[in-house]
Amino acid sequence: MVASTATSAREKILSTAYALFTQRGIRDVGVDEIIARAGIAKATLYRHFPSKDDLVLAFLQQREQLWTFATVESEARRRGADPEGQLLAIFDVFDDWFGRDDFEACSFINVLVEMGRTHVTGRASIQHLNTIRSVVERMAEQASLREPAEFAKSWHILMKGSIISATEGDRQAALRAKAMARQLIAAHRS
Amino acid sequence: MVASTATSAREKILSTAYALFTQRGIRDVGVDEIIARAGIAKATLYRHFPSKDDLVLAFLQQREQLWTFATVESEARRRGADPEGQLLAIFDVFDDWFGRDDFEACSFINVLVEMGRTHVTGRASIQHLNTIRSVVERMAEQASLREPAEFAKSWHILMKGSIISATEGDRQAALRAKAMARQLIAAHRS
DNA sequence: TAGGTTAGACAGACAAGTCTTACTCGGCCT
DNA sequence: AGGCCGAGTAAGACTTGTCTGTCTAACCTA
Repeated sequence: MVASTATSAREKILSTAYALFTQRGIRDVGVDEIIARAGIAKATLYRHFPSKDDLVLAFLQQREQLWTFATVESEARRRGADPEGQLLAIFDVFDDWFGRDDFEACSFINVLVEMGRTHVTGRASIQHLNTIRSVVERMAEQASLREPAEFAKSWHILMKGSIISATEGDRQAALRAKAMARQLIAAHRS
Repeated sequence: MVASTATSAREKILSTAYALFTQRGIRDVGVDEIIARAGIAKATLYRHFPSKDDLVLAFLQQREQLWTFATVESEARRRGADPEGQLLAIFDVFDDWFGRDDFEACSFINVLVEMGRTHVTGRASIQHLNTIRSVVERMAEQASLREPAEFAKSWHILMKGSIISATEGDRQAALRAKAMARQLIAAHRS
């Protein structure tokens, strides 16, 4: 079947790019390495993704699905007993994540910093970071916190700051952020 | 005089590299662009800096002098009335900084993310970030706060998180971080 | 048969770093 | 005092390697 072959080629490319881009960034990974690892031809890659930028944009969307939604949000909601506990559980998820030896930091921050905020992929990264913030905002609403939008912006500062600290090597960054997060929740209770 | 000519050539290279690297990052700026803007010959650059990496390392040290020490620390100490006020004034300095239209974010974070934590320049960036943390730690000691080392690590999370938020476009990130910083100080008072 | 696929050559741009040639100029020697 | 030497410099060609993206030609397979 044509459709399934095409789909599986596209998925091979995307999953290979996902692994390489998350670990080593965008500029350090060339399309030649992607096609070699994916076992596909260069023409096939350029058939599915007209340019490397398009592949990066698809990668960022994949990252949003697998990381933002399927990992951070889902896991935090599962682990927390109540809405406030679900918010705090974000940093428990982070704590596990920071402890992994293949910890690769936040691809959205990475791409934003690497490509710049005016580049098409940098702008997309800002949108995906906004998605994370809006996930937090929704959880804050469910916890009946005051000013959920402002709360989410402050909360997001803790998330991003702890990720950078973890990249530097601070294995306890998530717990530190969680302690500050507790105070932030207290300050936003009705 | 030979020495002064050499010094001025080195300074021309470094100040040009400083302007370009802070604004556009490392990988996006080639040595050809640096020599063109500095008005010096390629051989002169490679006489003073054996490789581009060496130039980047010198740039990071320059950044530490001009930004970490001469801007953030000095300004915060000048603006704050007492040690606690000096700590909080860091975020006032950040607030001014985030408002500048040539805001270029933290070069140490940028280089760390761009080059990776195992690269020689990435490792140097981690050291320079540690310097910032130790500046905060010293100020926390002067403010007689409990556990100044732990305090500084948490404080640094707020600094780095607010910088990323400012990069995304949140102009009030510094004030948001300052509010959380106030709570952190309160939690660390004796 | 037609459309997707593979393998790989190729173009064009750009990177870091080396090297050659000519120039400038302070300090030293005769 | 005048001429020369050597170090630093300018300008830019050049090497080597990388990158993205295009293109050709043969090859499945529905």
